[in-house]
Amino acid sequence: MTRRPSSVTITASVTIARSSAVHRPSARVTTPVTVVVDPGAGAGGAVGEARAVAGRARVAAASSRGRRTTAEGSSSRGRPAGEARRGARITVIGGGRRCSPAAASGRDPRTPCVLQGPPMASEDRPVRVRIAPSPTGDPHVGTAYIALFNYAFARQRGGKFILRIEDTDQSRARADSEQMIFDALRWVGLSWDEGPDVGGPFGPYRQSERRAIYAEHAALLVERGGAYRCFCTAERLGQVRAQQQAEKRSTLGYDRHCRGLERDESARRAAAGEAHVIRLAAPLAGKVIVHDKLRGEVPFDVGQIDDQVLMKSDGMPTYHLANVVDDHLMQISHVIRAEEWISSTPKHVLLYQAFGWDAPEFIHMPLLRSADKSKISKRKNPVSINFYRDAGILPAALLNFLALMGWSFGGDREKFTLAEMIEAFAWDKVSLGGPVFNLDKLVWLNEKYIHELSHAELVDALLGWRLSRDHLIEIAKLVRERIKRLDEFVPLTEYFFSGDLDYAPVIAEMGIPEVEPALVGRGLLALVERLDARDGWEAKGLEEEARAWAEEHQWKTKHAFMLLRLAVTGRKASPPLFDTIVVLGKEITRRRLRVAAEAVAARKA
RNA sequence: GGCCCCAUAGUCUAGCGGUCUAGGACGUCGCCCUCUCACGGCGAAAACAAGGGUUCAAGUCCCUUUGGGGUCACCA
Repeated sequence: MTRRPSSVTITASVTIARSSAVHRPSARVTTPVTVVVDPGAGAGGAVGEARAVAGRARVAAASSRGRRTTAEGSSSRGRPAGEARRGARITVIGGGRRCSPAAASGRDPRTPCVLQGPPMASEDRPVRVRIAPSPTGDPHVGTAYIALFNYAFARQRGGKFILRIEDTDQSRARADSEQMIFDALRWVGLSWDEGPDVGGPFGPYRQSERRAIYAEHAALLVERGGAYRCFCTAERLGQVRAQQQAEKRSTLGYDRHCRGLERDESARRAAAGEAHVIRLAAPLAGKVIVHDKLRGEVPFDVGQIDDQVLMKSDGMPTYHLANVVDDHLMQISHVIRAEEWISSTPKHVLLYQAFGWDAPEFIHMPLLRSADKSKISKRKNPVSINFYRDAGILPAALLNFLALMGWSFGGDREKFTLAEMIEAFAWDKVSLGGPVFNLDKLVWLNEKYIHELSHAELVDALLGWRLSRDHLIEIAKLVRERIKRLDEFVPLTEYFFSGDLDYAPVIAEMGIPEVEPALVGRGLLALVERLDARDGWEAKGLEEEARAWAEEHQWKTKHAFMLLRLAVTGRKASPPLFDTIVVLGKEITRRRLRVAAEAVAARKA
């Protein structure tokens, strides 16, 4: 055997551990590191030992800016992952020079540079987190899901949980949505310390009420060269995009046509009232490193980032600007949001850079999925919190179930309270695979919760649900003329209290004469879409919608409405259809329509 | 398609190099309990995507491939 040298010096490309990544500190950045090893204590061959040391040296390299690192050779097992978790940080990325904000914001666009990832929120910084739902429809389970993790984290750390309404899209805003979001969140048991309805020191908490703030910040950016006015029309943008697609360009996006405009000219045109947007002047070359607490350093090539619109021509900010400005002004310490945001995070990092602000820590939770693994959507799954409420799910069970999506309590514990979750909460127990929202398991959990209720509590739960006095009165209005004795009430109104209906007894009659069942099924789905697009839920409007729908399909209302009646009540006779639908509520109705559509489509022609 | 993320049973997950002949749960199936149905109890089938490395040792680390997902708007 060859005599071992007294020491071995290897120079290797050592990959720097992603700083403070909770998961897999895998290689992202390669930096030459020289490791000097004393093989004295090593059990294996010197080279092998040196490699092991090099592995351990990753962390050291990360924390020492890639300078020469000496590591003691020893046979103890290095755990870079654990060490990385404990806070090794990257301060220099790769070999590029650091960017000045000016360079980053485009004054010096030709010089390649590497942007530093956002600094980590320091451990002792007060925790302030937020959820920022957009009031564009029904309260979404995804909102509750993300809210839960924000809430649990905030509570554990004694921090604040903030609710902010992101209503900058005037075209999609829905009048009743905001209140429904409040109600739904409170229903599951999450409450906020600051928000539009409770106030707070950093208000207003509705973005539509903060327009002046965004305008001011956008102007500041334009002044500094970090953003510019764009006068391109929608048509031109469309053409550019079409051409890029025709050319099969790998990177799509705005062609920066207006970026070269002279400042004076730009200002003059704006002053003259010409419609324009304000765009981010993204650096033209280099990398942006996003630091994600769960994933570590996520690199993005700046070439992939286009000059994102910051201010729309209607004077409203886009999400990107509003979210960065608000998070900074509201002193948000951790941005906990869904994974779908990860690819726009580099833009946000660029914005923080351009403003000269420290970025919060980013934590992207995995996306809730439908059974086919795609992002959960109302076409494939009930996504409204109201659905689960109306379907008889207890709020505690829903919350517990949501906690199971991507997080594990520890041990084999699956059933736990919010308080217990807060106590046990830790980011390293989050798993990154996208969890499928599985109704079966939710129902099983719900069963557990119901069985724990006392008899009196069960009754209270029922009375607070569809057996409430108010709801019964609504039903009484519909059936009083239709019963002769009290004992007829329950059998006659059973479908007001049921979940999914059994269509087997009536399936033969669920159809439209001379129309393929598959087409009828599709028609039912089309009605769901129409109903979704509506604002209110009152009989007159519903009837109008249904009539328009029947006409569109060229179905006689007689047939179309019987189809609906069967779908919604499972019966051929019911109180007036649209009044019934109103009382049934949107969630039960749309679910039944969907289930019926499936049943019908599966029917033999 | 470019970029990014992810990868243990049908599903949710445990697993942080040796304790894994891979643990728990939902669902499925069987048995028991039982006047029925449920609950409950017991049991069974069912997974480390593939291929290369690294290592004495890999589900666990690295790479590639494959697969899945997200994103590429004057939507959030």
